[in-house]
Amino acid sequence: MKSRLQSLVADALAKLQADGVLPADLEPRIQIERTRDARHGDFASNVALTLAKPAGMNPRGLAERILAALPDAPEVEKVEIAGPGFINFFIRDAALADVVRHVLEQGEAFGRSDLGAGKRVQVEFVSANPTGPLHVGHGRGAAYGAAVADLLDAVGYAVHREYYVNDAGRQMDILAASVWLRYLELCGEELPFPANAYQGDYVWDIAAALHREHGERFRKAWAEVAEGLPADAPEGDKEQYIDAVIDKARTLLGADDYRIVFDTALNYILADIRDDLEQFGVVYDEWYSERRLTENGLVDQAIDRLRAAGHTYEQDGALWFRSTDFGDEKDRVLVRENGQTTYFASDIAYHMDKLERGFEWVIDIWGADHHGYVPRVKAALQALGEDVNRLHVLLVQFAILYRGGQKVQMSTRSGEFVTLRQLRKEVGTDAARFFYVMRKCEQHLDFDLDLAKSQSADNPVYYIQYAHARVCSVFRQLAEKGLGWDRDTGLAHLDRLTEDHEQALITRLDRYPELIEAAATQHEPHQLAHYLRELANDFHTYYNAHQFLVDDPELRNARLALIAATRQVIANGLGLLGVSAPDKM
RNA sequence: GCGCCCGUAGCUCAGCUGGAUAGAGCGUUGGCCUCCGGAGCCAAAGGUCAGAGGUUCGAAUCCUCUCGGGCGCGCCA
Repeated sequence: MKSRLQSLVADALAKLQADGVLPADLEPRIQIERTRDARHGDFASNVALTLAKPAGMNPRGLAERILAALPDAPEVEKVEIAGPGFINFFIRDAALADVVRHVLEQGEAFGRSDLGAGKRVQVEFVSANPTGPLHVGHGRGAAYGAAVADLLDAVGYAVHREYYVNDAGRQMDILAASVWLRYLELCGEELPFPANAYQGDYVWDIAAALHREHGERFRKAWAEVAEGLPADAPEGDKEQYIDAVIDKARTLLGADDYRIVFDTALNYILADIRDDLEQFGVVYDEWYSERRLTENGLVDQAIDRLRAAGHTYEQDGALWFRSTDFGDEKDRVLVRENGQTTYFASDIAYHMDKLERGFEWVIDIWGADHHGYVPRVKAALQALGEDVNRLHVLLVQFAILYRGGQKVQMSTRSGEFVTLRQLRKEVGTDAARFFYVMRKCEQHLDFDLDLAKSQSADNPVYYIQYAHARVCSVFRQLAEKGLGWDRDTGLAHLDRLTEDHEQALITRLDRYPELIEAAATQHEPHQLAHYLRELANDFHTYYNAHQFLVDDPELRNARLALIAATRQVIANGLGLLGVSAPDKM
């Protein structure tokens, strides 16, 4: 309806241009908005206000000329000029009610569009280091990323969901060393567990798996391992200590056996993460390995390209990228003094590869604590001659959990953090998925665990799901009365839906496609979450005000068509957020 | 110190990218089934849109400054 009105106004403006009322070179942007107040009609346009100046006319006068030039349209009941020069459109009820037919005909496809025209878009999200289970902080990135990806998919983009696996680097070595030491303990060695090693119980689990599969193959006497190690914290430096332990593991085990320990840990945790996310309704098209990036030579290639373009220099034995030339606040190291490439170098190579894989654009979803990282990545891409505007970085702020009105403390150090798995178990996937996307991503999220668990109207998830279940219940009731729903009769008499509550619900349904488009292109799933609450509210209000199962078959079937359409839209919307739409609760 | 994000009702947040009288939920107060699920509905009270300037027909929204809160500023990943 919106685009229909847009073209009507465009016709009118073209006519005025032809008549010389408006300058011919004007290219107006026609805004049609939904009105907030029913007295202003259904839609309003401010073109007369925005064009008044270039046209050299007063806004109301111009509005009258536009009105006169407006072509006739059957769905428009009347058009009015109001206030300073708004043009208000009143749409015929019957024309609005047509949305019910569209919803029922299109079913699950209602709200989907081909706006994206099949353009390829990549969404990379979560990408947590595989050094332990996902925690609740990752959960928000997972829920948000999945919703953004699903929304883009819904409006016609070919979405590629990707998880970047940091399977190289020091943190992974620390994990491998942690697992190996726990394994030695299982073999019967007594040893002090390093302060900087991973303390979580899952490390024991991996060590046990290693022991089951390989027996005592990797066992070394602790005395042998401990020989020549520096002091651990608190007397010594815990970083130096853990690095020394890693070196010991490498030399004592040899490269091949060390790799087995390392890969056992990596694969165990990756499998856990993958399973966790799948149960959270989040699935990926690709798990992209950082190690593979290095092995394929892409990191060296990226560095070479930067060097060849003259954007690097050597200092203090390291190779630096002059990122300050591209707006970064300081230059960054690519190759360390010890010859190892930095994480940043991998990331440049990764992003270069992303862009060169031919995506129309690439979306990174990062925790807000990484925001300082954005300028340097963009600097590198710019230096490589890539189009930086194809990279969109969305920063997700922290989620803070509350239980009983108190902040839930989390400390990764002790291994006593709240995992995503624990959260799912406590509040359920539906509530977790919904709560995570209720706020826009740059807003801090207060996650109220008690509220998420409560089965009451306070809880928006239940409120929305209840509306869906209630419609189902009405249809069950209908069957119990020995009646059926005659859809065609209903659709033929949509003009019987004249109550205010019905018109409100119809208008809400009509908004859904625009809303999906906005939520998708602006990467704001919270818009959908809010919409669904409002839709459920419209339905519950209608339910309380009117009886659906009335004697008059025309009215009854029309009302059933309306609530069936409502049920469909709720199901479609919840589906995009990864929330189920139950028939009963 | 520099950079990014945030500041709207007692609390948690929307506000359709500059539009008409700033809206929801919770909480508070008062109401509503002889009826399709009361896991629901209706009503009332509640505002210096952090503050000050500016841009214009028009600002919660855009620009500048100030104040308050969060996060980040490694040859870690």
